[in-house]
Amino acid sequence: MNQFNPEQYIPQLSIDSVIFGYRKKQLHVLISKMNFGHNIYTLPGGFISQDQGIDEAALQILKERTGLKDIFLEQYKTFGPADRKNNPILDVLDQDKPTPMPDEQAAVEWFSKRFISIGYYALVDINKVKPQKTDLDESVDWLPIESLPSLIMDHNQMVQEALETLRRNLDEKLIGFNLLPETFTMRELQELYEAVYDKAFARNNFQKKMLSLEVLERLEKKFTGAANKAPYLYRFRR
Amino acid sequence: MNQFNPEQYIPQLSIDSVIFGYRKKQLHVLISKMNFGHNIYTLPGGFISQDQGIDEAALQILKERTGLKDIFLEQYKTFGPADRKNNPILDVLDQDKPTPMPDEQAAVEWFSKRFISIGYYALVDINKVKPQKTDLDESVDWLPIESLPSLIMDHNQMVQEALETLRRNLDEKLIGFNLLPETFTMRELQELYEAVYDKAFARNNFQKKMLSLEVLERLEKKFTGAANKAPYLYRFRR
DNA sequence: GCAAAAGTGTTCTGTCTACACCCATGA
DNA sequence: TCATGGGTGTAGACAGAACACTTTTGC
Repeated sequence: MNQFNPEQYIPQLSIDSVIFGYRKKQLHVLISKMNFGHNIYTLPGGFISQDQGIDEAALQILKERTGLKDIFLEQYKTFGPADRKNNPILDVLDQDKPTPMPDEQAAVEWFSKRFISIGYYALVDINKVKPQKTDLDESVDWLPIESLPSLIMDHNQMVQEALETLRRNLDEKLIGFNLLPETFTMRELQELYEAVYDKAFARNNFQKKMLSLEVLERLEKKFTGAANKAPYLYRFRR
Repeated sequence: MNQFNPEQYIPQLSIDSVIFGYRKKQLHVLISKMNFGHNIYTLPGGFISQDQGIDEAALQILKERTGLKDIFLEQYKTFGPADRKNNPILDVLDQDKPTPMPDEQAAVEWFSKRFISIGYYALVDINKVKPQKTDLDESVDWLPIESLPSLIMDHNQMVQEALETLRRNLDEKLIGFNLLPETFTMRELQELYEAVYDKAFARNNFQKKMLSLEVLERLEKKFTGAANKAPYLYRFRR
């Protein structure tokens, strides 16, 4: 990891990403537990190199934690109240215990400032992601959005607003497919929609609506071994 | 104006506002011509005090230029490609001519950095605004959005994306009334919509749709002196 | 009375919803 | 043959578009 200084990174500005995955009929969010021996949970985030565009920086942060390169990623809002500070991290740095920071003095100076954060959200196929740690992470895990722990600063609010943005855009921009594997059944697609909107849809009408969009390609049937009609598999038509 | 330094303001971060007004059936945008003797046009912008939230800072910038306090103001996107620099301003500063900058050296250092800008857009009743200059403005004027000059950096693109956001939100959030005076006729409201979307609407259907929203209060008739039926005046029901 | 603009009503159409029915599958 | 879940059809409700008609105003 590079040093925290204004030659390397833009000061007082960070990027935090709400990375959505979908598993077991539940939306999940990738959460980092920080490597400080205290229960500090944060969104995957990072800083912006002086020679990087913000989209580029967000993409790099994502790649560091997920290993993925081609993913849906979109800026949704910038957060910057006057008192937005990293107090929990500062508290830890103040305690003179060893931390994973290479230059403690520079780190204290860096994190003692008030920060503005550009919020991004990403949609990934959870099966393709092996969460990867950086130097500052104790662990990085998928947690169900319904039962997130208390996150640092305003990160819980950032998740909430990212979810609202996702709901607004899921239909409009047909981005839901980014959360599913390559092929899926109509039921799986519907369950994803129900997880995002947290409400049920009528099965027959949902099917009609999805098919009328003409973005799905119907593949062969999927024989599950269950005692019922085998559903078709579908693929998103690029 | 305060000095340009990181104690006072957050470095490398600015706010630029697309302030929409409506006049003569055309959308207008408030544009500043900078006080440098060169034709440098910009959006009204400014920096973020260390002790100000970003919404607060945007509101203050708006108040400086328009004199208004209670206005519709919303963040819409943050712009930050790697090469986003204030080259035209730097060129002027390089020429050793007198400029309105209090501390030329500090200004050069400040503006030579790459900047990230948080974009806000605002809707105001154009009749209530007396555009006000700051130290750096030669003039501040309402220009029709259809015929803007070439603006500094990516400000033309910022206007375009603000307009797209306005179009998405005009109906959804019923914010159009912020562009009109207290009372207005149905025709005036329709002409506003037509200016924003740059397309015509059917008169009768438009009326029905607006009335069905149940946000308009019908007042007395407005006798214009013209040889036709007098239209009703309406007011937005808060 | 006439032209111009405002206000309202009617029909048609496409979309969304609710209900109903049939089909394939494995036990 | 039966239960289970998948796929499709149809009728009613509703909103938007297109067309037509009436009313008000000043000349």
